[in-house]
Amino acid sequence: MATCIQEIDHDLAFDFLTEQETSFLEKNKSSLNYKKGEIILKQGTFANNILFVKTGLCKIYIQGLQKKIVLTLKKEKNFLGITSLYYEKKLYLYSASAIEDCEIDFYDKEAFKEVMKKNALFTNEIVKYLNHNSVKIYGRIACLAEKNARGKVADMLLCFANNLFGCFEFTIPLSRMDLAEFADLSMENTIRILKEFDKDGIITLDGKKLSIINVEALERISQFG
Amino acid sequence: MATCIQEIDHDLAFDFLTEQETSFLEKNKSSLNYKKGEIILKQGTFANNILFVKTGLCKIYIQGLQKKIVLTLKKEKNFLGITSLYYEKKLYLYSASAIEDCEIDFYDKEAFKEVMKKNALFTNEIVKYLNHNSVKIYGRIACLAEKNARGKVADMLLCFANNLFGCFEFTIPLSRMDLAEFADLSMENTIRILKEFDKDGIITLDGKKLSIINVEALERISQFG
DNA sequence: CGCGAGCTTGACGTTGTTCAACTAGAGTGG
DNA sequence: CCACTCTAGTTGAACAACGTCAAGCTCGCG
Repeated sequence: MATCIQEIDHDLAFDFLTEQETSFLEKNKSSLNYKKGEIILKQGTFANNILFVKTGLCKIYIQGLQKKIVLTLKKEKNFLGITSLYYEKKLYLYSASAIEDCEIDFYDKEAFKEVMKKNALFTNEIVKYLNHNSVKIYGRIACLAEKNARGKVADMLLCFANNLFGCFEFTIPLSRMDLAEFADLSMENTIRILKEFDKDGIITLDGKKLSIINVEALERISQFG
Repeated sequence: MATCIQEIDHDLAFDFLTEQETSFLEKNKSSLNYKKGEIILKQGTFANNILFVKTGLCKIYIQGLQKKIVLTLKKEKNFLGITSLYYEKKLYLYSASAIEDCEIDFYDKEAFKEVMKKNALFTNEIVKYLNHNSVKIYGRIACLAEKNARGKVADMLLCFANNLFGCFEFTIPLSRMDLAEFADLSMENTIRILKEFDKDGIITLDGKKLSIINVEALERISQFG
């Protein structure tokens, strides 16, 4: 149930466009580069664009009254801000920042909508995307509401391994504070649990270099604490 | 931020259908009645239908490994199961049960999809629905992740008042256990907090009869615990 | 009258947060 | 090259919030 990161390519939607529609969207597009740490999208600002992550990795989060809640991490070939397409208040519902350098396409929202109103197959792909999003979100809620601290940390590590790197040895792209936010825990507790996993021989952790030694144990902990 | 219940009418989508499409969907529809407490949809079963709540009130929840997480309550004129439209596994992602007697329309999924592929305006309305859903879900996550027990209970009561009844005096349609599930708390704690609100003169509660006396206080508690 | 389900209350234990002190490494200026 | 400062990471101890357990209550119903 490591269900926190978008792992499906959504550029497929563009294949359903006619040449004319493609060039229409191209005309209403601008591309921007973001450095690690920069804010791409700020929750509460006017939603004038649909964003598409061309390359890089970014963090999607909602800024609550007292704390930040990380919804998901998004890899390349994913949309951003589609949720604001028809939302009456016309504001972005979440913030996004670059975890690694990102290349982002900004589509004009009205142009995007116009294409959607004419091309049902394209719109269908957007529906698919939104559905996929919902699936992830449901998993995320279950994770936040149900798991204890050990479970959350284990789940997060598995998520990195399975969805982000595709292997069990990698360099964590986040600070300890970011990890804590992602797991929805205090930083101190997150660190303690990581050390514990290390001591128990489930992982080895040296700074940001992580190796998962015992996947089965992690999966067990993720499920049952 | 009482953000837990669907309050928008979504039957509008049907207005965008042609006569032919309407009768096509009618032919692929069946209506069923559910008594209070009955299960309408079971998470993990094959998703062959798109459901539409014609009348009544129902509870949407995901069954985690150890506990039940209530996503939202849905009133009449809301879709159910749309999230499973294009989900590769073709299973319902959540369960639904009737809180009050319900009348539900079951549309054949493939017929529904067929119409969606042809009618971009109809599909657009579905996108709106999905977006509205996402907005609610984000609010729900923020609520679960950020609020303390008192805040959760306060938020729940405000949610009933604002989104469900439209007034500050009503009969709660749920058992204490259901309330606890909805607030994501233990039943004992939920009861204790309700009593506390009563004692402090913020509400009066007699069995299931509730009056909200001090809305401002509740809102403050909902935000800051 | 007795039974059972739903509800309520108190005592207690666990989990995770908070606070405060301390360490290590990176960057800066003398 | 060495203080210095600043930030990120780490550790321990005290504390608060919730959940769990167990007992008792209430009310409707047979």
